[in-house]
Amino acid sequence: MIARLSRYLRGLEGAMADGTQTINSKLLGELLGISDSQVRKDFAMFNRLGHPGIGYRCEDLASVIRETLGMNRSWRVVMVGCGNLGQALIGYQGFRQRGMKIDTAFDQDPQLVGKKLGDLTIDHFDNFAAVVEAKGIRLAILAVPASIAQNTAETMAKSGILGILNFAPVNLNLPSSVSVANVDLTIELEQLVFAVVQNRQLE
Amino acid sequence: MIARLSRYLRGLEGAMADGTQTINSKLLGELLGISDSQVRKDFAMFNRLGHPGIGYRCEDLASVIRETLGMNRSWRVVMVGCGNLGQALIGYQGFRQRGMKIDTAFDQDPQLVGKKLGDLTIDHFDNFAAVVEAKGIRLAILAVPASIAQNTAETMAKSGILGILNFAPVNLNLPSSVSVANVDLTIELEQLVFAVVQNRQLE
DNA sequence: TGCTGTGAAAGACTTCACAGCA
DNA sequence: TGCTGTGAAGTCTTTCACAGCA
Repeated sequence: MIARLSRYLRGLEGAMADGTQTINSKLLGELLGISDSQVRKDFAMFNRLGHPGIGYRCEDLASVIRETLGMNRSWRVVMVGCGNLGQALIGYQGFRQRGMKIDTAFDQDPQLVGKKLGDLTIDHFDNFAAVVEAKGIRLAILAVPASIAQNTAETMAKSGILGILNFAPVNLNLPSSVSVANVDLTIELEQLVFAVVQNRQLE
Repeated sequence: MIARLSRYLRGLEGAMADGTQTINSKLLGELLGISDSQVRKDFAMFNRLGHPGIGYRCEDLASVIRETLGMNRSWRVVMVGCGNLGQALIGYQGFRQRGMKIDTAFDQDPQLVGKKLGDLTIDHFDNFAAVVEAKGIRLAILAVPASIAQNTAETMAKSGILGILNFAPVNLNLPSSVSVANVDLTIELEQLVFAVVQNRQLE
């Protein structure tokens, strides 16, 4: 359900960019491909935000969703692992646009340490604890090989990281004080293959 | 539910690499952080694959999961959009390891067309239909800016693409014959922020 | 004995349908 | 009239608990 909040926000921002000031549950539902009653049920948590006969004021709705998600402030993030994927994510504009600033990047490969990526210079992972603690950073993106992901994540957790966006295809085992969100690209592709195969069998 | 099948496969492959030959529902559940009864219910679709008192033969289980997902053959994929993210995905080893070969890459930016990325050379998107139809390719990864994603996807659908792994932060509207799997990195990060904020409030 | 497979119970999520406000 | 907010119904998912096979 919380997963949809982000999507509403994305839809809303699109509509607002086109000059929309007010939106109703039917429209917003169509934007995300879900039912209007679902939208209204979701927004029941924001008590009585909607206006009968009119809908929701986009500004108000966006603002209350941002607050719920914790996105009403900007978050600094560190990148751990600067291979192919890590470097691309550092360059990815989407994060910056949503108030997520990649503050520092780490790797343990001496070949990479010192390399400049935009306005960032890759630091050695040995300095991780010191830097993260000094800066009070709570979020990290983990893009290291699967084989070292668990170990790396444990070190990160010990340095005060509270949230890890994990791109390594392993299930991280960490204290419950650390939240993990997994992005496994091969899983997504497999889901897609399954959907395609199913879809064709209907023909 | 199908989403878990990929994860079982990942867990199984890990266990098999360590020499495990047989596994039970409890162990497999722990590997993915779910209950044993959930595992058994999921595997009910493979009628009577398990051996009471013993568990499941890893080889058999992996093989039947692969077949269900449609991963018992290799799939060729094309990349559309070779910016930062697209280039990183082309270099990403994970796809190749799971039988997904990126066959061709397209972009419409003349600056990028002709550029070599590993053993691939970026082709102009104008050639998309011709190449894809000639090769009979069914899967594509879409990593173009949000503003042109819908249009690009429509062109792709017309050329016979049946599955799109979409990295653009928009909800694609396509004929039901085309399956779409969305990966929105900013949504994942927002979910993570929400989880972190919640988690801290419990303290 | 140690496990699977599975009905039945519980729980979570979604849709329906409509009273009521602007 | 055109919309929201929300109980009630319906559906889909997960867990429980245990019979039965190796």
